[in-house]
Parts: sequence; structure tokens; C-alpha cells
Amino acid sequence: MNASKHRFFSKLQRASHLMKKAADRGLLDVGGVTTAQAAVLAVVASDKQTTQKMVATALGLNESAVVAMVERLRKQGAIERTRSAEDKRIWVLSLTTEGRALLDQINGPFAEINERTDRAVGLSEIDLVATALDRIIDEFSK
Amino acid sequence: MNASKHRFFSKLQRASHLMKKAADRGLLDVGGVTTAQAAVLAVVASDKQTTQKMVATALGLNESAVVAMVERLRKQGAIERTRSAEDKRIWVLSLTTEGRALLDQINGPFAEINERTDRAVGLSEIDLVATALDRIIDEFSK
DNA sequence: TCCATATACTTCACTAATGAAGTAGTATAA
DNA sequence: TTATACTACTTCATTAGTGAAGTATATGGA
Repeated sequence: MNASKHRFFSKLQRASHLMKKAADRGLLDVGGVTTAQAAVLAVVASDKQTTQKMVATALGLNESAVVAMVERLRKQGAIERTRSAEDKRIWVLSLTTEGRALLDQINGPFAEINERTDRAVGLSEIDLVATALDRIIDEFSK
Repeated sequence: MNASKHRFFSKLQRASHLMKKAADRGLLDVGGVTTAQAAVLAVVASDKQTTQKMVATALGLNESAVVAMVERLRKQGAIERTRSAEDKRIWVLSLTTEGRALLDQINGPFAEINERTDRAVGLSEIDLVATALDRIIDEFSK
């Protein structure tokens, strides 16, 4: 039977999709930013000299996806970009004041998502699952 | 710190995204069908009288997403739809011969994905993770 | 120096999903 | 039996991703 063969894959897709849906609804109510945008903001916040390539690598995305993402965030006034002086191909990304404010606002909704996850999985097992996810990320990153 | 707060969520998104990417590449080489399309085909195959609503519920999707999905699969000649005699609002979906053939062809690529997953996570822990995912699906389905 | 190659970003056509608003058919209850 | 509510599907604008092909800018030999 087909269904059982792809069981694990399907479950992972479904769980990830449902969680994203819930998180997006929570974030929309509060800050008007999506989970995908929040992920980009977090990467830009974590480093001094973030490039689009770095965002792509950090999130496992295509570089063309990052172009679109950066454009949307720029329109919202959350990030800025300036050409690197050393290498004129590179855009250096940075958070604006509004971008930093947005990043702060997402904590509430994410706390709720975490709470629901803890309730569902159990605190004792969540680290185990996280480790398994790390191994999957490792395996499928090549 | 933000990054650590959303750790589990981010890992789940990343793992799911990378696996989908790998599976899509595998399927494309073989059958020219995507994982999303394969999921719809599997639902249609599993029941005698599948409706679009049933597909949406089974996969946790919007009904409007299913409309587009069905349209693409119809164009490819993988499924057909006929109006229900009892309820004229309803489309009854069914696999064509080509649809059934496509569904058969996906087994190879998925076997490879499963193998890589088993190698990464380990057979002993995979059931545990699957159970955790089930609980997450349960929690976030409401 | 100059040429080939690599790298960073861009554009394009396409798949896939969301949510809101709308159409049409069915069921219910006064 | 007729207004009302519910249900199944549709349409639309938007976000988010893919991969292929293209443009500049670096960079490392011959």
C-alpha cells in the first residue's frame, strides 16, 4: 500500500504545515509579519554583516527566494540594504528600527506555539525529537 | 534571544522543507509528479467516492488549494471528476489509468527518501518521532 | 595582463498554499 | 412552502517557494 510507505514523510509535512498555519495566524494578529519573514529577520539580526547568500544558506532556501523575501521586507520598512564596499556584488542587510520592533512582537505568539507543542509532545521527549530533526536536516542538506 | 525561542518550530520547518525538496527532485526524475500531487493522488486512490472537501480534510488544506490542485492533475490526465448524482454541488474524483501508473512510479523515489531518513534518525527512534508528530498534528488540527 | 571560472544577485515561468468573498445546491424549521 | 442557514466548490489577490538562465563583479592561473 502506498499510504503506509510514505507515512513518516507525510506526517512531517502535515505537522510542519499545520504548525506554520497556526503560527502565521498568531503573528498576523500581532505584528503583521509571517513566519517566513520572521525567520529572515532573525537571521539578519544574528549577524553584523548579513548577505542574501547567508540568509539563503541559513534557511536552506534558493537565492531567488531570498531576493523576493528581501524585497517584501524592504517595502514594509523592516530591513535596509547597502552595497558592500569590498565586493560590489554583495548587498549588506540590516534591520531598521521598525524591523527590530517587529522581531520583538513575535515572541508572544511563538510562546503560545511552544506551549502547545510542549503540551502535545511532552517536555521529556521534545529534545529527542529535536535531535532527530537535526539529523534529518543534516542528511538532507547535501 | 529570539533564535532559541523558536528552535523547535524552525527545525521542524527546515527539516520538512529539505525533505520535500529532495523528494520533489526524486519524483521529477521518475514520474514528473510532485510530492503535493502525489499526496492528492494517494487520497483519491484510497477511497471509492472522494470529494474535494475530503481531500482538503485529509491533507489539512484549504478547499481553494484543492481546486487548483485538481485542475493541474486533470490537465495532466491523472484524475477525472464527475458530478455526484445525489448532490449536485459535489465533484466525485477518480484516478485515470495514467494516474494509477503515476502513483506506482513514486515508490522508488520514496523508498530512497525513507532509507535516508532511517539512516539519519535510526530505526529505533523513528516510531517515537512519528508518534510525536501525530500528537502535533492532533494539537494543531483545531 | 587577460581569460576562464566562480560567485552574488536577478529575472522568469511555474507550483502551491492562504484567506476573503462569492455562487449555487441542500436541508431545516416555522 | 418558503425564508434561512449550511455546505461544496470557485475566484481572486497575495505570499512563498522552485529551478533555469542571465548579468555583473571577483579571482586565480598561464
